[in-house]
Amino acid sequence: MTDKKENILLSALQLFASDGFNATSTSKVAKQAGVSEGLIFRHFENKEGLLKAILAMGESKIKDLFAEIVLETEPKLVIRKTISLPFQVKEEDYDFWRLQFKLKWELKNYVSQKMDPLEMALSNAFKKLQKPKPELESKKLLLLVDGISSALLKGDLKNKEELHQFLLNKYEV
Amino acid sequence: MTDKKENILLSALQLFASDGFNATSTSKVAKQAGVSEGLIFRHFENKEGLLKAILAMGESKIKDLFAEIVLETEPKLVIRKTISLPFQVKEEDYDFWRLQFKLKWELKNYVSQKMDPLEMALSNAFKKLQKPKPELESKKLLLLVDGISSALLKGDLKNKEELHQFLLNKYEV
Amino acid sequence: MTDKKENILLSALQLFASDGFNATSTSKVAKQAGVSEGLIFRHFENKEGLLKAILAMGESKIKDLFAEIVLETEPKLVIRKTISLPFQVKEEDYDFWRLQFKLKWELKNYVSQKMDPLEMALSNAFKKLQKPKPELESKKLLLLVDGISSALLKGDLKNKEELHQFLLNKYEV
Amino acid sequence: MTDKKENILLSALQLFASDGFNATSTSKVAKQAGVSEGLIFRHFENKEGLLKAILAMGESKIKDLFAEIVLETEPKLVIRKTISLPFQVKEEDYDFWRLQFKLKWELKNYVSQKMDPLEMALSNAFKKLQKPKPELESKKLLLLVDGISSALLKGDLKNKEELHQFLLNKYEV
DNA sequence: AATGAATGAGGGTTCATTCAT
DNA sequence: AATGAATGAACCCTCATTCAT
Repeated sequence: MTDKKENILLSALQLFASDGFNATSTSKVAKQAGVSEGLIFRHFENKEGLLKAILAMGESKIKDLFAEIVLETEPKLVIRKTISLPFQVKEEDYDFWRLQFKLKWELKNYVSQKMDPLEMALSNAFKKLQKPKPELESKKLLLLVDGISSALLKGDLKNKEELHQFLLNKYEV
Repeated sequence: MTDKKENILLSALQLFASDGFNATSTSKVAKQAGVSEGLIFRHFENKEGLLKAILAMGESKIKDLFAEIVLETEPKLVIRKTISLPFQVKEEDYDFWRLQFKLKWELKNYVSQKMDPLEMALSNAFKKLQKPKPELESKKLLLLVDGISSALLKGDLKNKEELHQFLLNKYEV
Repeated sequence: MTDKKENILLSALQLFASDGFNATSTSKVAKQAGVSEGLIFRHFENKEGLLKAILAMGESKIKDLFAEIVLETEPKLVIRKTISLPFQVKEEDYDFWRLQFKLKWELKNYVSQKMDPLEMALSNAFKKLQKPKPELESKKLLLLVDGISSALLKGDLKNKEELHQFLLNKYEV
Repeated sequence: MTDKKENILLSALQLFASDGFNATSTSKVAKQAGVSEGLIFRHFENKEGLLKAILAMGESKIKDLFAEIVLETEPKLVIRKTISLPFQVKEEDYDFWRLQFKLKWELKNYVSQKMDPLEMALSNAFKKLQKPKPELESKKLLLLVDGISSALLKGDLKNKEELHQFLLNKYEV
């Protein structure tokens, strides 16, 4: 991958994440990447191709993150890791995650089944811990984590760490 | 308010809610409303004015909904009503709420402090019920409700009613 | 003539004179006149009709001014009055005259033969005073007067009165 | 400079000069230049940028013309050259000059101090020739030249050459 | 691999004008 | 006489994309 191609990807990620996919023009991306507009199309065919490339770039990041949880056998740890998920996102990864959440609202046909394995793992963990209605318990936690992530990425969440501890205590994990 | 003006408002609400504000052209709105494009600008000055008119239209809806909770004195009822919030949204109001959530991600400077009074009321309720850390408890519930609302509006939530009951039981309200 | 009709005429005169005919929209005129846009068309049929009405309104002003010179028999007085022409325009008439000059540049088919009788009168005056080439002398003076008028109306002319006296002396009138 | 870019400039000059800046649409310019409308904006950013490019193109023309006079040391020649100024404009430059004069009336904030050095040079020349009130004499000549130029560019001036000679004789230059 | 010129479709907005009331 | 709703064409400008070099 050439330098210029990477520049395009990084600039696009940042702009898509902050302004949204539709509101970001290819010319803006080219300008910020210090590259001719045509080059974007040579490398990625079209604007959507650029988006897909960005998402693909992060796929592994997501997979690693989820694998870490799904492959965990100790049920308490599964829950603890799920809760900690949004609180451990690194600053440098914010753009990527903000883009993910933005896209869920922006693109009509953006369906994400990425969470499914996580839901099953969680469900299983709650079952092992003898919790009644483990599926609903799992669903509930994931919805909470989603709410937290959203707030975090939008910058709406103060006293982040306090909340993190509070939740770990609540779930006794 | 003339018929055509109302047509514009309704069409715009629907399109903004389904495609997003930026991705919806005024010409699309006009076409769906069966109206000349210019009329939009006669009535609402510009595209943003149209958006504001839509939001204003729903302001009262939001206020009523929140007042119902904030003015409640029985703490258990405060919590119960908060939980029930997303589950009671009527089908016909989905567009409006989907738009609200979309805008939080789409518009850079869309800040909503509408939830603040709700957070205080909830916090108070938990305090009255002797819950430790009532502020965090309140925050947590609101984040969960936000996660639920998002999923609901995006059509990602099956077994809606089951979850509703589960939560009411959990919180013993 | 109703008040509203007159309001339209005066507002249009002012706006056409300051911004130009093309750059002044009928909506701007209506707004400044405190009148509905439709009324303009009821009274003047179309935008050009409005312009013509304004010009007609001033026709008499022009005729009076020129008659004063053309009917003068004393040659020296003819010249003196011609020279004084631009210097005697009243502040309140500036808009009207500015409009006249603007239109000469703005409208393709604005031909004004209004000056012809003046040119003949001047020519005659110079002839009576035994000036060689009275037609050219007349032409020259009119071109000078035109240059002065332009500068005056554009606000480009300082020491107006000094120049006025200087010219009267020059021509010994 | 590509052919198309030059086409745009030339077409715009011609249209602006004949119809005025406001009355000339970018689509008209594009059509006449045989070019897509978007190209105008790629090359000149916006309509005003196009105008500025045209004016810049002629700046040197103006500077050369004025330098020729201002740098002249022989007073009689300064006057002669000033008088000849409008009479020597080449047919091919008419559009450019017509545009200059049009803009003085069309644009609100078009201030031109280009004439200032010329006024000083002329003033000096008249002083050297012992004329009384050289500043006013200079002012007068420039106003006359302006009147002549206007008439010439509007096509209002017959017997051009006769007038030219007449003036040179008058001023004995 | 990379540029920059070029395009056609569509963006939001303003315009002069019409018409029912 | 007067309004205000309504329109269709045109406005300037931006967009994603193509192509010769």
